[in-house]
Amino acid sequence: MNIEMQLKDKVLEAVQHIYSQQVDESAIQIQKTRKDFEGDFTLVVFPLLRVSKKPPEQTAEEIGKYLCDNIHEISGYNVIKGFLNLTLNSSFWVLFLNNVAGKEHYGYITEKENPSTVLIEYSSPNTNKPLHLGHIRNNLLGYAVANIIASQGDKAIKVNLVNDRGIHICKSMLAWQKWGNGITPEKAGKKGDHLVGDFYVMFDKEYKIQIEELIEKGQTEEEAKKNAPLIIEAQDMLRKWEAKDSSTIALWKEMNHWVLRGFDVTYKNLGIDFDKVYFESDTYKLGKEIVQEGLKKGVFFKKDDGSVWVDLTDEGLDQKLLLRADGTSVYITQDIGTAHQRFDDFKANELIYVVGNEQNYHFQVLKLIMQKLGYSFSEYLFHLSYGMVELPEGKMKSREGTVVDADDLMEEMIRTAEEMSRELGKLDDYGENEKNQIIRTIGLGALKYFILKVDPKKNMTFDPKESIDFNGNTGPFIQYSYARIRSLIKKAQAKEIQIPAEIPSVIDINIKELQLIKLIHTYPEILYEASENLSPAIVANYIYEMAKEYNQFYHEYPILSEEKAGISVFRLFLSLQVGKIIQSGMSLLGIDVPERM
RNA sequence: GGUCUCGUAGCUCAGUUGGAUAGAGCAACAGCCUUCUAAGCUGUGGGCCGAAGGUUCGAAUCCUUCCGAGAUCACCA
Repeated sequence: MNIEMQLKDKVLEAVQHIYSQQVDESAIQIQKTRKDFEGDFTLVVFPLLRVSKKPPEQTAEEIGKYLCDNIHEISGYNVIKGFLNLTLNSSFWVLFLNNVAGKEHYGYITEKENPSTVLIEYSSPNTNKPLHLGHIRNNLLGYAVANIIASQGDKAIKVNLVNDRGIHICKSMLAWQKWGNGITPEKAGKKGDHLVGDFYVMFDKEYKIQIEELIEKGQTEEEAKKNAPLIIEAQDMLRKWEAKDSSTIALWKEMNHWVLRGFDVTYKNLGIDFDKVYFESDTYKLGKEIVQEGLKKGVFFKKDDGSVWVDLTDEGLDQKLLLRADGTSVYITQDIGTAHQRFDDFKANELIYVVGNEQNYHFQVLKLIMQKLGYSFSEYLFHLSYGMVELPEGKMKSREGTVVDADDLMEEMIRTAEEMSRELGKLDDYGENEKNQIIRTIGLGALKYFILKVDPKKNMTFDPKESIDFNGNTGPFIQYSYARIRSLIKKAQAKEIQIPAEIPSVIDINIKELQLIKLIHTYPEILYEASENLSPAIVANYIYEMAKEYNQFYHEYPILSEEKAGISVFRLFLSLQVGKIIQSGMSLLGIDVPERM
């Protein structure tokens, strides 16, 4: 039982004892004492005035005295207005710290009684162009959320659903056929996803020209968009694909293969992975049967032309098409199918979709449909809806060439890390291998942290010109703090100082040390909260606070050079724990920490 | 118009089921390296928490209205 629960219990007891009355547990609010006040935990007594029928100060005083007399961990208390601040004795904190040191994965729940299986779908790229900054946010979020969920004892399964079919894919294929002259990634010396992306852009450019021409000849824009020869050819190609025309399929396979190989490189560089990859070319027909069943049950209805719809006007939404008149499926049909399949395949308890907030409506509809169909799992579908990454001048637009490419960005970050290291003379006497390793860690750390520290649901701005900071609330700052700790530990080892598995409980803890220990104390709550809210940002901000606090401590107190051996060892011991948590938290975020930098 | 998000310092962001005097970083200015990594630390300035009401002992947080920004409402995915 943790100390907060223990305090709660005792307060209940105190109220019973002093005022001879029961109160609901929810009336007992124990929180961490704010930094500007003396104490470790604070009881807010306002909700208890109802039973005490006394002024706040007096109530706090009475309860404080009772607690102090009855809990040996409490060494003192003070009352300010309606706040009862309790101070715990140092041996409690030392004991706690020893406990942390003994655990391999402090903060994790390693054995959960009824672990859930949670499926996390993320990334979900189209195979017609390379990944960009928006995908980076998606990938980092999906990966980190999966880690965080797993840390809380549930089983997290990462899946990717690759959108490898459809008209947009045909556009790239058609352009390559027309203007590619048989070029391949090898011949072009280019990553396959970038090469295919070039053809997609090429298509769009030519298509625009054709539209302009048709408009000049007197067609409306709408007509022109439909009648441009290129789009007609692309649609024709899609029909051939669906009819399994062998040469179309062969080209499709080849170009998809190029793109997927390119994605693999990007994923690897980003440091993310999947347990299972689905392809839409395999799944796009799923869901039709379910829709038919729904039609029989009267959940959906058929229009005169034979198309199937769901009416969501009672829910404040519109009608939504589920099957075309020709019986082919649309996007949502497929999602109905895959959701069902996944709950089946994996015996999943929850399904989380990491998808941008532009698709909020889609997922709202999906969930409602599943509900209407009577699937009990409908309430376990979650849309982790993340905000757009915007540039200072607004949204990224491929037409205007303002898309920030994922590969370019990573490369750029690493290069910046390299420049800064050189300017600071940090890595001058490092070997080439280690140096490259470190600048990679730092560059990617800066990028990942920059994105993950922001609350997922919020839109965020990314300014490529200002680039990403390496000072302040950043990945490198945290990595640096970690490297400092590691450096201390290594120096201690060199001096043959043993850091024990436990430290004696009689020790004076100074204010900074206590601050750090208290932060360590909250780590499990932080992970729980991050998991509940599907928010890596909570972990990121916590780790930052920890690093900041540690740097202050480091600056203010000698550690290795502390004369009293006992204190020196204690500080090393504390540093070691802080380092472990930084490492642990960062790894949940998918960010590496260097041994030195 | 319907539905849904968001609005906190010049900029980028924290602020956990409502709690004490709203916090960081960047940018600006002023300090700190003969001592464990200065990618660090300390200090200064900077706020009608979009606005107004309401609920409450107590509101950046909850409710209502309004203002502002964005997304979405496709036989695209």
